[in-house]
Amino acid sequence: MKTSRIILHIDMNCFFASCEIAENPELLKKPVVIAHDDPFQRSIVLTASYVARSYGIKTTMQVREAFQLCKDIIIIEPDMDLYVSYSEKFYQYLLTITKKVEMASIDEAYVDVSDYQGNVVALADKIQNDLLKEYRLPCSIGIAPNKFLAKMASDMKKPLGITILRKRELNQYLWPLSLEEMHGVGKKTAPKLQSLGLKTIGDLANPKNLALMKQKLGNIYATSLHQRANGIDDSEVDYSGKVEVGSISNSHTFDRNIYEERILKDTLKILVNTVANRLQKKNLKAYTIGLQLKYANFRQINRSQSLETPTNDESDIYKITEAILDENFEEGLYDINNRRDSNCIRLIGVFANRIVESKEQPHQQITIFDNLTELEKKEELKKIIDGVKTKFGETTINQGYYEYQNSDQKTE
DNA sequence: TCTGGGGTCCTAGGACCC
DNA sequence: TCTGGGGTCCTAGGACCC
Repeated sequence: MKTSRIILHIDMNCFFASCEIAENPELLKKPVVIAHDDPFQRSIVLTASYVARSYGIKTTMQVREAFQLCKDIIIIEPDMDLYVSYSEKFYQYLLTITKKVEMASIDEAYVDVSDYQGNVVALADKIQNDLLKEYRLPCSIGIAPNKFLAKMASDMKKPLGITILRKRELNQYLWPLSLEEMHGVGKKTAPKLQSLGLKTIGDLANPKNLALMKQKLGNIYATSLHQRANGIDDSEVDYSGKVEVGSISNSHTFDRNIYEERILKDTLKILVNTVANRLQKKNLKAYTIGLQLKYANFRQINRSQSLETPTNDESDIYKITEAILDENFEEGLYDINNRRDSNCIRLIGVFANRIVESKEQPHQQITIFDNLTELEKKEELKKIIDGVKTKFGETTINQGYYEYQNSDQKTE
């Protein structure tokens, strides 16, 4: 016996920008862009406010490009602590409505209101108004019989929309949409499906296409897309409240490609410091520690090591990741005439996987360095790349760099 | 216009064991 | 002597999401 459910998906509109505007209401009418400050202009738009969007500015667009669309944009450095605190307020508010709340990410939640006695649309309206009045946070809400449809519905009207998606209306509202708009179809899968002549979500729902889809995507993935396109999704709203962390990582993309080992190691120390900090603060330890490298040619590798006993110790993590770096990077192996250098590093990252709660009581950890705040971390990273003495080492930039840069420019 | 940072989940292959 | 097959752990990588 299956009773039908009613699920809300609540999606904060341009959340990072909305938090900044909530803190600073005079930004309301201004084109706000959240992005990292980066003198070499590799940075991209993380979130744009609706005013900024009216100029055509979009998430993942380069900041440089955003400037061309609107020279008055206000760039704000992301403040994750602030966004986490607003996310927590959002969650606490929803708990006053019902306990059946699942935070799906920092800025979206699923709420199971199947048991609600009353008008669900009026409830959604109240939630939307309360969040706007109490916290100045705009949101869009989707109402549907399952999580997938609720998610698709909340996407249909932004900002401040409330959309009901009923199963019998799929042909009208869901199926005409381009398959690229389907949650779960990304920029790799979309072209594959299109190469089969499929264009819309309706095409994915059509049983005639399922065999083809299976050939292209594999049985499991194809079936799940087909089912959801038909409005079938039995996954439950997980309101256990457990936030089990699976992994913690920290990475840095350099503002130029790096072939100097010293710079890589100094940066590595800062990243390790951050990861160890985050683990210790949450009283967690990891069984797997790894290093991520992205070379100048965009080849990416992840190498990791599993431990018999989990750790959150800074010097342990450094030793492991340093060894991996040594195996996968050799200083001096760069070709001055080749921009697509396979031994120049664009990004370096540290990750901790298979995380468990630490059995020990939190205590003062022995750290190689003092724990850095986010701001200090940024400053240290800047110094490293500038070849200035830092807490983490003394970086020297040798002549080769300038030769490399010069040849770099000539290639264009 | 050369493409961030933090996550999740899934898969495939090799090692190892029985 | 001519070599099966299942289960599980580990590692690496791909795809997706916000």
